[in-house]
Amino acid sequence: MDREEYVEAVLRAVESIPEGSVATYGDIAEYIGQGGPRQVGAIMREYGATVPWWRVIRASGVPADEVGDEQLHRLRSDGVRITNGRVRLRDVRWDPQD
DNA sequence: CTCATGACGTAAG
DNA sequence: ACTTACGCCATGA
Repeated sequence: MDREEYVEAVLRAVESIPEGSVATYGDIAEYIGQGGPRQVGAIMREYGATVPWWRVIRASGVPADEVGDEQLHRLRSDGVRITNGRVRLRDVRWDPQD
C-alpha cells in the first residue's frame, strides 16, 4: 500500500464514522490494518479538512491541541455528550460495523 | 544514511 | 487526575 492509497483509506474510514459516534486515531489505524495513530494524525493534519475530522479524537477523549474547542462544539452539535472538555468514549466509540 | 519531528498511546510516578 | 517518559514509525531535511 503506497502513501496515496493510505491517505484514501484514512479519509474513507473517517467518512464512515456516523454522526453521534467518535473514533480515536488508533481506531482508524487498526481499522485500516496499517500504520499507527501518529500516521493517522499526520494525514488528518494535511487532509482532514475534507472529511468529518471532528469525529476523530485522542484515546483520552480530549481533542488534539490544534483543534480544541472547535472540535467539542461540533461534537456537541452531533449530539455527543461532553463533560469537562472531554468525550465519554465508553458511550460513543465508533463500531466499524455501523 | 542519520536525525528530528509529531491532530498519538500507554505506563509509571 | 496530572505530569513525565518512552515507544512508535512514516516523513522530510
